[in-house]
Amino acid sequence: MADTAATPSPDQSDAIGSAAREQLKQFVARIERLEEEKAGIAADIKEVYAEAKSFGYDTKVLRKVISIRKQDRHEREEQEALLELYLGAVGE
Amino acid sequence: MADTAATPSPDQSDAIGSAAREQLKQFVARIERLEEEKAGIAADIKEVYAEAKSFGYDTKVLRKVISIRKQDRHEREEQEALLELYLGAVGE
Amino acid sequence: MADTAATPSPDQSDAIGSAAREQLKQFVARIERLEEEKAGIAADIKEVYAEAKSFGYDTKVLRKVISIRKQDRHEREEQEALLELYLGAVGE
Amino acid sequence: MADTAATPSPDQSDAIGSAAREQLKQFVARIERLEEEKAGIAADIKEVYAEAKSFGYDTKVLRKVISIRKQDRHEREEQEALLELYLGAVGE
DNA sequence: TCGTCTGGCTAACCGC
DNA sequence: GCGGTTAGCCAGACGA
Repeated sequence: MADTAATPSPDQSDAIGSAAREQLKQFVARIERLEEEKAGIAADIKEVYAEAKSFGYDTKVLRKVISIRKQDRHEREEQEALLELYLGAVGE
Repeated sequence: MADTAATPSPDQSDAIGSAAREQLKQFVARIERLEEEKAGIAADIKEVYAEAKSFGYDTKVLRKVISIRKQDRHEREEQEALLELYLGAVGE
Repeated sequence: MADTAATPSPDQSDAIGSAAREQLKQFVARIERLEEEKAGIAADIKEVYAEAKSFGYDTKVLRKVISIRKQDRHEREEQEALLELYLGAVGE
Repeated sequence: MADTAATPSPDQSDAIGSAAREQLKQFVARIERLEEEKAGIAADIKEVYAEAKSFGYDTKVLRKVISIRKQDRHEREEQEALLELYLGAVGE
């Protein structure tokens, strides 16, 4: 057992120090908080699609539109990055 | 065809009215906004993992912990749902 | 069209050799056979639910029970996996 | 074990009789057995795809082939059903 | 950097 | 016909 004499750690395997455990808990809490937010937003998105559907739009098509626009954006960014590269190459 | 005479629609197939197009654009904008937020949060999460890693934590284990805790929560919810079902089944 | 005169391949594009085609057919046959079995079992399951229903059980509840038990099993496995991870992390 | 002497329903909510509980357990067992088989076959299918892949086949295409053939079969069956219908209508 | 693999999303199935 | 559920697909993250 790693835990000797005076350590107060009352329970749990004390393979790691209590400070470390506290820190770990902090990390877990932060991540879970963010995951929760992310899930909330995902739910919002779902809602918007549902609303669009209730207005008679085909969600499948709508999703496709979003996806294509995202791809376009991505391409644009890549092209800009490429441009940067060129400019950098020339500049040096 | 809905599009008659005096409509100004300058380009694009006018299979749908301009009001509808406007509405559609609104939906697209809302969704893209939310997607952006979601992506931002995902990036934050990634950062937290990176930070934890820099403190010497094994991200694989950390991810597993998060995952199991999520499952636990989910399971709790399911059990409550089951209880509801039972009560409902008995009540009727 | 690639298929000219003297080739033995009687029809089809011969982009792939006949041996390969034979092999491919074998794979397709094996998969379809298994899919058939799977569908059969799915049908059996459906039947069991129907039978249970005819005995007055609420299939929705029954499904939930099955689902929760599955999750329990899964969770057990995950916890063991986590333990393994911990042990591995400590051992190194 | 909790089941002692004279109490007929020793534990659990006795909202339902022990005979019913026994029967319910049977249903659960049968379903779980079948689900297990199904999962086994699903695993087999996965293996076949993996094997095909190791022979250089594109699993995505292969899946598409399987899917199209299934649709064809389905259509055929529908047409036959339609034919039956016609024949029946004429016969009467 | 590439291959592997898990997690999220999409599409089909089933029951209501 | 719709909503819920489940299997399949895919992209993103980790390890070699």
